[in-house]
Amino acid sequence: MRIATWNVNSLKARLERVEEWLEYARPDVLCLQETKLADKNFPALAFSALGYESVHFGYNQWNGVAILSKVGIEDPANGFGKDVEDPYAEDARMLAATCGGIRVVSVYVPNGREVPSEFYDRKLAWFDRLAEWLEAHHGAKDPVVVTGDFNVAPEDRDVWSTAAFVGSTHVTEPERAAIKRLEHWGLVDTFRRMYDGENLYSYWDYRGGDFHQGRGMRIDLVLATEPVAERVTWAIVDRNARKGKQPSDHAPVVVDLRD
DNA sequence: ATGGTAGCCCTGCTA
Repeated sequence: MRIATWNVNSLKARLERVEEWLEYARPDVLCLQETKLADKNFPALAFSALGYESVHFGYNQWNGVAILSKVGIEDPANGFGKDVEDPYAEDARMLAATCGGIRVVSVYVPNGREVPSEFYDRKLAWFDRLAEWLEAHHGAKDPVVVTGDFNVAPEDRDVWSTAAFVGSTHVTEPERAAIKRLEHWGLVDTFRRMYDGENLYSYWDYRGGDFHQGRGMRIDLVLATEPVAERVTWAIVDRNARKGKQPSDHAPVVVDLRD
């Protein structure tokens, strides 16, 4: 089973490339972030034509998350639950569904903008709600994958230059502690377990030729509970998808599981 | 030079 995640930075602008990539990479499950669509505009038919069922959660032209699957999509659910105050309640940033026996969660963690700021505080609060939601609804022995754009580089080796990010979001101790909390609960950074090196980035700013200069960050993660993580046989960032005409600023991250 | 680009969809906001 092949699971992938991709922040597409507008599905409207990127549909052709996503279709091409699906035919090329043939994931069983693809989690999308930043579709920038309302549900009524989600191109479910285009994915259906390629053999994918899909669910989407989006209010408007900002954020928005989706899950595509060739192995079934059961019990779709979005958000943290009706009794939980979402610090980004106006946004669509979390969608779960059961695909091929795995509870798959597509997340688009708030960016945080600046440190300090109200947005940064709400990013950290959003992480707390995510951890509480996991703790309340799942156990570490359940097959769960939480994947998407976390907008955090978990370690220094996950950024091209630590000096360039002093005082910025994505690398602060509280943000990294939020990832650690998820790991402490039982999620494994599957990609990092496979590969130890640097330069394993999944995101490069559009500006300044950052991609071609190698100035990236690893912020798109595939976190999995041990029953899933132990099945991982292979993982890759498909950097070719960051090249060519009208690329997203993120590349897809792909993880293969043995049956 | 407090920069740069891309996508939202109209002009400034978000990333």
